[in-house]
Amino acid sequence: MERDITPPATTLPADAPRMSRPQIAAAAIKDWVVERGMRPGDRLPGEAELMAHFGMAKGTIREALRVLEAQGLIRTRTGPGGGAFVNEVSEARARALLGNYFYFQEIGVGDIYALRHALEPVLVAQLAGTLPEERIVLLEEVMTAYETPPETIEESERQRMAELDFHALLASFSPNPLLRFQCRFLIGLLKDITICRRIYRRRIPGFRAAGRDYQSRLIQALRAGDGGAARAIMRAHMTAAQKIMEEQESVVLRQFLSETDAR
Amino acid sequence: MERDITPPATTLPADAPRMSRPQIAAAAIKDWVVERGMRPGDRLPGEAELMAHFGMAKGTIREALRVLEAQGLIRTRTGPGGGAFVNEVSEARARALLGNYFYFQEIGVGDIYALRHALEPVLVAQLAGTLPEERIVLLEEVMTAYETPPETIEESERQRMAELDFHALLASFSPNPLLRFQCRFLIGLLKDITICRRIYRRRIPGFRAAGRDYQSRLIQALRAGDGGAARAIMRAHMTAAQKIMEEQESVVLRQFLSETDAR
DNA sequence: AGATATTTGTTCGTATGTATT
DNA sequence: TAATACATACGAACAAATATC
Repeated sequence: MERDITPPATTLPADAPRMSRPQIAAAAIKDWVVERGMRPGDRLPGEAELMAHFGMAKGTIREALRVLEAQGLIRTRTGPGGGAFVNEVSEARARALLGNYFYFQEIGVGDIYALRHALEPVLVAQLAGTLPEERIVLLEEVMTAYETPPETIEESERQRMAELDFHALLASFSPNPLLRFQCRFLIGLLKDITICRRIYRRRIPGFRAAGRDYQSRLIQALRAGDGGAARAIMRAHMTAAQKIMEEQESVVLRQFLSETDAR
Repeated sequence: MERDITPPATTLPADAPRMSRPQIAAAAIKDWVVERGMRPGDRLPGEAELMAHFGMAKGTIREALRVLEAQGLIRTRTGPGGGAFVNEVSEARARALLGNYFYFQEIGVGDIYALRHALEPVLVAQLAGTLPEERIVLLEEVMTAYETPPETIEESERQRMAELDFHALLASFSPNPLLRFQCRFLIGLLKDITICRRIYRRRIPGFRAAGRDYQSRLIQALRAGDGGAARAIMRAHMTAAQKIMEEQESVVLRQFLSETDAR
């Protein structure tokens, strides 16, 4: 079967009215690779060949290769048999690249939870009854990280991170690459956002116990293959979590503002 | 208020065990920018200064700048007062970069619609009653593109693209950056995927009329501020569209396979 | 309009590092 | 160990773009 997606343009439409030579070279090399239907691991021509083929100097070609490398599309190795190789973009790199975009956007906790609330119930509904036992065991192992109440603030933060890991692991089991990536990206965002970090350091009575309770019931539903129940459990959990996070967001925000005002 | 998100790491964890000098420089420059809280439009030191600061040759520094440029984080201009400037990553670039990741994933029409089905009803529910009249008019203008039945296959394809534009425009009105981006990304994917292109060339009786009908009712609900109705309408439409697309996918796929078998 | 200064863009030649054989 | 093949890095020179006077 041929490729699913048409060559994703390196050349951005209105973004780049006049491209520099390295950009032209990067686009040309990319097209060249796509045309040939090259797959991850395949070797590109060496620098010398590329120089000859495109009529550009070494420096220009090297800059072009760096562009492709930054996008995660190739990797390079030195030495004999070395060179540039087609590379499958890793999930981690895709997350980092997309994170750069949202770095400049104003996103609140509510924005993230709006998507989690819409997506994660669908995720677990699809997953119910399809997970092999060893994967469910993996989930249960993550849960042991917050079996007992946290002693310190650091412990509390660690437990909250582990709770996010539970959801990330769950998402990684989805056969839908889009759903998988999107859920994991949102969770990654929660881990990175400073205001969430502050929230995770706060003590919220009953939160941990409630979290464990719903996760146990979720796993039970997943084992039983009851998609409807799994969806309902996740939906309820997301509603509750969203409410708490938004409350805490305003508390922390007020706290933060009064701190800075005092200064 | 300080930045929302912690410095997105250029340095990828396990991805890059030994970094090259340009990568080191790129990461250092990025950190330098983040530390200073520089905003889009701010100017970075010139190549000469960077060379001196990092003790690297011009070519190396330039490769580092290309890396940042490829990620959409800076843009450069020549001439006096020129140089590298912090750049807000554009939505188009973010879409292209993320598209590279999914280029290597096996995604089907069903995967995309699973997410659209989960997200777009939420989108319109949030939008209901908040859209100024001029934006609703914009939506209606897009709808004129498929007022009349298509005469040719090209016309049919154009109309289907316009119908996707309707949804993309709708999504662009969301105040939630994540929801906005995600919906628009999914729609962009539908436009790019070859199998969808094939489907869009096919004649599906009643599809256009049904689409227009639901869109009219949707706009009515949006004007009335009836979020529940808007959500229900969108949900029904997504269910129907998903069903049709998946049916057509299997038809087109069979067709394609028999064609290639014959060869 | 044109000259000039500033800054990035591109090239070439050479030397070094690194992994394979 | 040595030879080889490749990327990596440096430095100097020149070209092109663009703002300012």
